Amino acid sequence: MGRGKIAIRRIDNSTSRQVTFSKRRKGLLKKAKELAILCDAEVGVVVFSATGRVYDYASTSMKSVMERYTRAKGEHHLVMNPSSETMFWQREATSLRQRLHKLHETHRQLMGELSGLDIKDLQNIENQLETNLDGIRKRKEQLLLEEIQELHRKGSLVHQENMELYRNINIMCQENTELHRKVDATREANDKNSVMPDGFSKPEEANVLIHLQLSQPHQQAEGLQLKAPKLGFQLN
Amino acid sequence: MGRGKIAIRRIDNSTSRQVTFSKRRKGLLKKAKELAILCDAEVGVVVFSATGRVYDYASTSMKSVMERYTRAKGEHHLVMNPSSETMFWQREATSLRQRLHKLHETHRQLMGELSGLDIKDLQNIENQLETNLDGIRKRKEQLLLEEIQELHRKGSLVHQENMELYRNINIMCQENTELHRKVDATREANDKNSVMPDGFSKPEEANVLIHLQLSQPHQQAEGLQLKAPKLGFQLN
DNA sequence: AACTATTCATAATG
DNA sequence: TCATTATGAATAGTT
Repeated sequence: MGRGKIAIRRIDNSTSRQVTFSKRRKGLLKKAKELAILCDAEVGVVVFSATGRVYDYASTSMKSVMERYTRAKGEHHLVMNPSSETMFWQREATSLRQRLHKLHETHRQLMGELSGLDIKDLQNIENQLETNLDGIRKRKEQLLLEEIQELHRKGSLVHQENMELYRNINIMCQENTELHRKVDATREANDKNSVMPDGFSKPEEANVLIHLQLSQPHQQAEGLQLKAPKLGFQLN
Repeated sequence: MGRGKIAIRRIDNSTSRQVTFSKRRKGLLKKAKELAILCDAEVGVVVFSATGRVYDYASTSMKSVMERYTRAKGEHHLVMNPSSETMFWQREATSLRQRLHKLHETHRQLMGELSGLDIKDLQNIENQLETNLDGIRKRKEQLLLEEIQELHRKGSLVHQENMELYRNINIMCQENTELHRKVDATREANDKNSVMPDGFSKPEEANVLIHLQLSQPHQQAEGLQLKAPKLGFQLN
């Protein structure tokens, strides 16, 4: 692949050998990188020039590549005497790596890596996703419904409390009215020409006010707070 | 350097990834070998497939390459005593286990395990799934549309071919008619009292047959086969 | 696994 | 070392 083909044997001319080394080394490392990326492979390349310089590429790290290689080739190389415990962990790592790889593959498909799948595959994934989506939506709906129920419950409590309060207020009013009557009766008995000092003191007007408030008792239920509405009365 | 260029990123299709891996791995090892020979270099290449199989090339020996590399880089973690070796693999296993666990968790969520997620989490997952589902459906639709287009294309080709054939048949008919007329003329000239031996020899009847066939020219288009219909005529 | 159209790597050259 | 270019090798897509 050049101006002419060359035989694969040591290039005699030193300069040309050097140039070729530089070009081909670059090409080799590029190809190694492409292989790793394209095919999801772990790749390591080490090149020593004739002069002793080192060039390398590792898709992960050279340490990882060399250790994995050593393990894969087992008895051939550096580690001559792996203890049974080491072997156990190596097997464990291998098994885990395989499971990880497999799960990764499946996961990628669900996450939208679709090319290379035919209609049937796509249909299966679509069904799976629809099922999952359905589950999600049901769960979401359930959570929302629960929240709504909870709100209703709290609102109802508040409403009941309100009712109780209004009942108490009415009782107070009646007591009040009764008391006013007694006071008036007492005053009339004591002083028949005295004047009322306060517009709200008449029993009829107090009753009107209470009924107006009772006509919209639900509004407060949205407020989520369980503390008793402060109506200016403390009943218990 | 193939039928089309490809982007350098993981090949999605598993089959084609495998094929490419096989081809490029071979190419890489060949290049490594050539570099070593041509330029008098020491070269080592290690490749792990995604499934964990090992492929390697070393111009001298992998042991030599790795030791030289380790020396050159001044890294000595490769020369491990058995206990640190064991610890390395333990760490490796732990790391892998963590990654596996995490991925598993994510995956489970997508697959419908929803407990412990709040509305916001659910909303996120729902959106993700919807996006994926959308992608799936688009892809499916595209495949179906492509199939339909292909069918249309083939149908159209067959139809055109049919039209051509019908045109030719008509030409033949006219020729036939012409010939019959000549034959009749000749016969009448030779023997004014002879009888017609064949029901289809009359030009008018031949024309009727042709028109009947022309009335349903589209039926054949569904057959997908491009071979010319055998009508008993060879026109070219 | 074979084929082939294309792209890519690189030998030769300046 | 860098740039250019003609050439053959590698390989992507297809069968």
